Amino acid sequence: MKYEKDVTIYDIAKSLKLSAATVSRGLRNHPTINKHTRKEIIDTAKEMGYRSNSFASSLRTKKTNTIGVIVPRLNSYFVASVLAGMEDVSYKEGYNLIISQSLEKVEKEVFNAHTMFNKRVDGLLISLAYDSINIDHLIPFFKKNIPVVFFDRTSQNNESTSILIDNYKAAYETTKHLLDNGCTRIMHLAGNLLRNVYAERLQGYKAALKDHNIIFDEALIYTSKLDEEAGYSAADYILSLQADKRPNGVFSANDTAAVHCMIRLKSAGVVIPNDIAFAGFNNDPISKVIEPNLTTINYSGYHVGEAAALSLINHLKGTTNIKTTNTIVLRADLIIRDSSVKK
Amino acid sequence: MKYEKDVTIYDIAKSLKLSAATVSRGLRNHPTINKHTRKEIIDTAKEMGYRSNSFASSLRTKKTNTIGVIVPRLNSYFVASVLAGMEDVSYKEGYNLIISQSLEKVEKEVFNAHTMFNKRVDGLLISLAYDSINIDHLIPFFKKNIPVVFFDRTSQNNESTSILIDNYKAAYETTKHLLDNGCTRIMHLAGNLLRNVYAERLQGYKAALKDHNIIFDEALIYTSKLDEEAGYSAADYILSLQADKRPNGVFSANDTAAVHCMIRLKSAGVVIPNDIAFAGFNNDPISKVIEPNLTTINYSGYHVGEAAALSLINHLKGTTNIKTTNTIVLRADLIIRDSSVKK
DNA sequence: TTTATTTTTGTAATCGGTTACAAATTAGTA
DNA sequence: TACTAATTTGTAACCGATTACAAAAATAAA
Repeated sequence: MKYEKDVTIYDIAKSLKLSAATVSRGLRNHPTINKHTRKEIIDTAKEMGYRSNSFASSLRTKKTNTIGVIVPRLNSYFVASVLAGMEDVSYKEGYNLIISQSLEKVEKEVFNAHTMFNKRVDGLLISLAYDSINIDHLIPFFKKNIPVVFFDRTSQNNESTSILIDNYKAAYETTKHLLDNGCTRIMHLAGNLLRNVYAERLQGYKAALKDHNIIFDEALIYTSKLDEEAGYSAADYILSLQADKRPNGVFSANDTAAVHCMIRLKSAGVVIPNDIAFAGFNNDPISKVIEPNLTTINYSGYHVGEAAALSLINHLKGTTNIKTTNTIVLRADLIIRDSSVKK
Repeated sequence: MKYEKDVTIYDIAKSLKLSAATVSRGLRNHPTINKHTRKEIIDTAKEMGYRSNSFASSLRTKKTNTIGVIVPRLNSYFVASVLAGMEDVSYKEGYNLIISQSLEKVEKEVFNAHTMFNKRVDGLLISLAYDSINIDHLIPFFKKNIPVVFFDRTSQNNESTSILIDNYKAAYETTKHLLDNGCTRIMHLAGNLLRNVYAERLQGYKAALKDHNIIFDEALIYTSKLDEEAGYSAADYILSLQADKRPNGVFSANDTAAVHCMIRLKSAGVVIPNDIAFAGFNNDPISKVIEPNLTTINYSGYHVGEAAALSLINHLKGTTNIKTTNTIVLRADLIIRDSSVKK
């Protein structure tokens, strides 16, 4: 078991009879280095199998070229797409991602934020856990001027940029679409209203109702975690309602809840969309599998990830200032499928 | 904009009138430190808001407490679950993950492996890209004795551990199940046979046929990328076959292809399972949404991730030796749903 | 040729922990 | 009390790259 010793700039320096400082500069294309010398340095470096020691460098420069990412959970299609977008951008720009999940729990989010802080990430990308009430755990970042970019599940504050879609508008349009298609009693499957995304979707829903002169009915709001189980429970709730109290349309804040609600209702004999029309949110792969296919809001996780990473990196490189760019709103489109068009 | 200077062990040392060495030892529970002194050190560290500088530490110890992960793509449910499992274990053990995706391309996989190597990860977790032919790009790791653990898409070699399921057995059982349910001509939707997982599934399929005295028919093997598009194409292929050449059962190497193939066939009037029975692989969320629900192999990505990370970390901590533990086989179960039970 | 400039390279300190080895302190024993 | 052994703490070098400042070399101007 032979460990070949790592090649350092000193080895290169010795081999070229130069000083380590010159080698260091040469490798980084420092302007004061003679181009001929630089070429020699780079060539020998390659030849000797040199690889830069990022710790030595980070220790000295206090830059890590690492971005921390905290997501609610890794195993969701949307989050996976977001990460894919972030990864693409980051690698191109020479940054690495350290990824962690809060599992929707505040405590883990706090813990992860601490870890990221201690690992001295250059910046942080975060989507808040289901029930994070405040962002006190990010104060150390703000204090040290480490940029933080929120995406999707954001938090209003002046210290950082947020990447999101116009949830209000998307929800408004979706609700309007249901109304235009003959729905008169629309139930809304809502998420935790602490989270901007869910609060805004609810607002958009309410606004659309109001504009169509429909009185908002608290009994038609079903708040949950929006997971499979919640979808089933929502269906049970609907089935438990008296016939005249039942909704004839459902707008769910995500596809998972919508789809599983549909499944349960269908097995109970409810006909979709004629008895109850459905619309979801996210354009998850399952929305194209359920029958009838689910009308939903298409909202590219990949682009969210790209935008978030890009925004952070631009700030790190000094191109833009994070405090002036407060919010970036991405496009989201209503995709109309069979689940919402009554025949 | 005030940057408070970071607290170092020297600051703590000065404040306690001790040497930095003692502080360093105290913080790491070194045995030669007096418990009373240790307590004082830890208390003042907390009080002063000390956070250890991992670069200084890594520079000296040549350990990074970071594990590199390379996956084919981030945006799949299976991969996301694997990462969730890895993340859980790693964080508990004090390791961070650096995650990257090869996007199924060899070149990016090679590039990512280089980056990981340069970032000096303590170990590497990798699932190979769709068409990686060899693992030459991992040679630097082997040479430097940096442990590598393969998961799912593995590669046979003596240098590293592999985490997988018994694909052969799972495929055998699935095929047998279809045969037992009256299928006589079973088509197999295969993936790239360079990848162990797909090659073994094909072998299991073949073996089951043989044991049931059914002659293997090359025309019933449809090799593809197993994505949505491939599912549709497979359906088109089936529909293009003469009635007597059509399969009455399909065993797909993943759920995505199976489900989309089903969708297209259904819209062409094919009745599932009576005309054609279906079985997939992975237990993706869509398998529970498609109608009829898809029979599939349940195979916990989470556990794969856990096992892979644990195996690597145990090796790093010296608990086990990666060269002796060559393969870890995880449980996989056939879940029988309506898509395969003819009535 | 001499002096002033501009280019290019070198010196040495620094970043913050870690650790081999030495020194000092305390405990144990005769 | 004197001396040996065990605990505890300190000294100083080191990990490898970066950079302020100094010095040397090359070029231009007088």
